[in-house]
Amino acid sequence: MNIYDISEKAGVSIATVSRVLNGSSRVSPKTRERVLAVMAQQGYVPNAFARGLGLKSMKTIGLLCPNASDSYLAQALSYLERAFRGNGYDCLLCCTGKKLLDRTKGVEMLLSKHVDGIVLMGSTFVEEDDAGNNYLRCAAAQIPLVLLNGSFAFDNVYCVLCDDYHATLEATQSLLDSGRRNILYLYHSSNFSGKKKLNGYKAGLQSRGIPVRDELIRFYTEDKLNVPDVRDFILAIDREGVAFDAVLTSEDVLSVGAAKYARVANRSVPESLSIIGYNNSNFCLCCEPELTSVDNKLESLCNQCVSTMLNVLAGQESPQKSLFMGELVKRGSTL
Amino acid sequence: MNIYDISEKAGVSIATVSRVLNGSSRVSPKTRERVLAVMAQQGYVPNAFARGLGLKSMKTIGLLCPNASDSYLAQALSYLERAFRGNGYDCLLCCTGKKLLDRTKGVEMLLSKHVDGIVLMGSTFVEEDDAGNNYLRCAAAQIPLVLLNGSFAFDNVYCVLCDDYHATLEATQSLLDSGRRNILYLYHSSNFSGKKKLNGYKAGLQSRGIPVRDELIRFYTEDKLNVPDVRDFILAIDREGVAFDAVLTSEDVLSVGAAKYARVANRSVPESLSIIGYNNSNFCLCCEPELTSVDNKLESLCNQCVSTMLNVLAGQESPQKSLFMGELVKRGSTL
DNA sequence: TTGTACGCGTTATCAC
DNA sequence: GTGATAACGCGTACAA
Repeated sequence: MNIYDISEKAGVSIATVSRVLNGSSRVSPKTRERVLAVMAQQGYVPNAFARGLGLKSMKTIGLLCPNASDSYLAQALSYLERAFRGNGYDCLLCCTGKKLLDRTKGVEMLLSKHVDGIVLMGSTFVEEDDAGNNYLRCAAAQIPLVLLNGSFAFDNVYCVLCDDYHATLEATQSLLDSGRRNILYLYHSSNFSGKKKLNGYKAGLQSRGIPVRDELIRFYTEDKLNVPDVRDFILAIDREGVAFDAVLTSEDVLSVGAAKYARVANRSVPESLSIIGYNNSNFCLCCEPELTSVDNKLESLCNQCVSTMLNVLAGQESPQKSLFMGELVKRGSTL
Repeated sequence: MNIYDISEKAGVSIATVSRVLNGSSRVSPKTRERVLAVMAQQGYVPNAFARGLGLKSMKTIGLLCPNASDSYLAQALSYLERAFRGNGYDCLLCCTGKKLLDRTKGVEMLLSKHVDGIVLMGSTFVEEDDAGNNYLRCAAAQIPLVLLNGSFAFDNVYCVLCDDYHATLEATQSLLDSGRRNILYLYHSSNFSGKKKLNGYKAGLQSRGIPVRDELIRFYTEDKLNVPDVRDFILAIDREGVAFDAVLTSEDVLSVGAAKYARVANRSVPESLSIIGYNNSNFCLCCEPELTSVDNKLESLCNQCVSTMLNVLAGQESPQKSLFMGELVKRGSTL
């Protein structure tokens, strides 16, 4: 069933069928109805490839994701896909891991499939060494890029992010104001977002006149986040003789590890140890007591990504940068 | 840059360029080299739409998923995407929720985009009322379908699943053999997989001569799995006066809720209450003690889905049904 | 071994 | 309003 068959059965030319199909131009109601009837009867569906060939678009968005099994990114994936689908776009998923070469290949693949735009999920996509970001510039020369939780100033690149700096700053202040003095800061990645959070922690301390101490800032190096390993990691810090009365982390799973540490070390939460996580994920509710965490408004971020992308594709001006505020959700793991 | 430009610059016809591109036919080494050089120099990438139009394929697989933010499905998504990409296929993601109408629309969308095949993730896609499965039969008439954790006997439909029945049966026996007598069975969905598990539970009891008691079989009706709500749900059962010394669940998150219940009800795990979950997910490691759970071999299942699909697309015979064995992973929540 | 010409199914641009 | 017809870029019989 192609457009010729329909045109023949309806006794019109393919041009008319095409017009009916695309709603637009002036077609007489009678003709339109006749054509629609034939299409319905024959169960006609226009060929997406041919359409793509002519329009240079198949209404598809590329979703570049370091790891779809990460609970935070999976949630983002879900929000993005739903919003795009609701606006007539389908999503081509491309999980690349974190290596630059793989990310570059992923982008090339999406470009070769002529997606209309790409959403890059997470702050891992922007390299510290700016020469490594040429793959982004190349891509942006062809189609719009939207970065979720990433920052990269370039034409045709749009950034949507949460103010991790202030969110972490406030979380730190909240701990200090509840009487804590030795806040262990645990983080897992030193990308753009990771740096913002770390700086927020430091600024929070300084805002209350508390000195920043390197031995309280710890980088969890393992690539995979595993709760028991995190627990042991913190236990080791404890055994070094480093004293801390609070743990602030860049990610909820790290905080779950902290909660496990507390149990093993026989420290009560929050009396002897306060814990604050980041992302406000399901994991917060699994702990006893439940974890205080920073909600970084993922759903709003994702919706903004989608509307920004749609705007750009529609040729309208859009903000190069959209910044949301995080919010500290207090639960049982803090005083 | 299209094939004509390349052919002109290389001083050959487009047919020759096409041959070089597709590796196949006999082209003289000299010509091949010349063409390749021009292509490399011009950074030529063949147009995927035009290619799709001719080949009736863009090497794309549709992934139909009720919910990408579910940790189990997110993990599956990750495995599937990786394996397909490794074999030259990209994945079009379509999250549909659980409603039949939306699932049907999702399948239609994927068909309209001419994906080469569809993987249906989870057992929600097969309707109890068989008339509701016509959308599957229609789809299978066009392209191969692979069901992950689902069962549906039809031509061009392939099923890959874990033997949930036996896994649950063994989990039940394991609880009984450790001295438990009153096993609360908690489940969340009554689809194909859900029924198999429930039957496994019943068979496990019967195999040890223990009567099946309806008051110990509870369906958690809330659509969203929320740990505190599950905790309260179990607490309510307790307060009804129903006594149980073990909880077996169809899903880890339900077991996390059980662990929370135990804490609130002041019951020690595993001394006073044994808990076994299902899926062996990250959530098991978040609890204290860690949860015993059934590993249903998700990675193997996903790899089998992919290889089955690739086989079918290559025109080779493939098993209509691939069955894997689950495995009970014992941790601190059982004796 | 290489080249010509047509088909793939649409959309868009003209004429009428 | 409607109908021819030219792109769109590639694959592939068929011819040379």
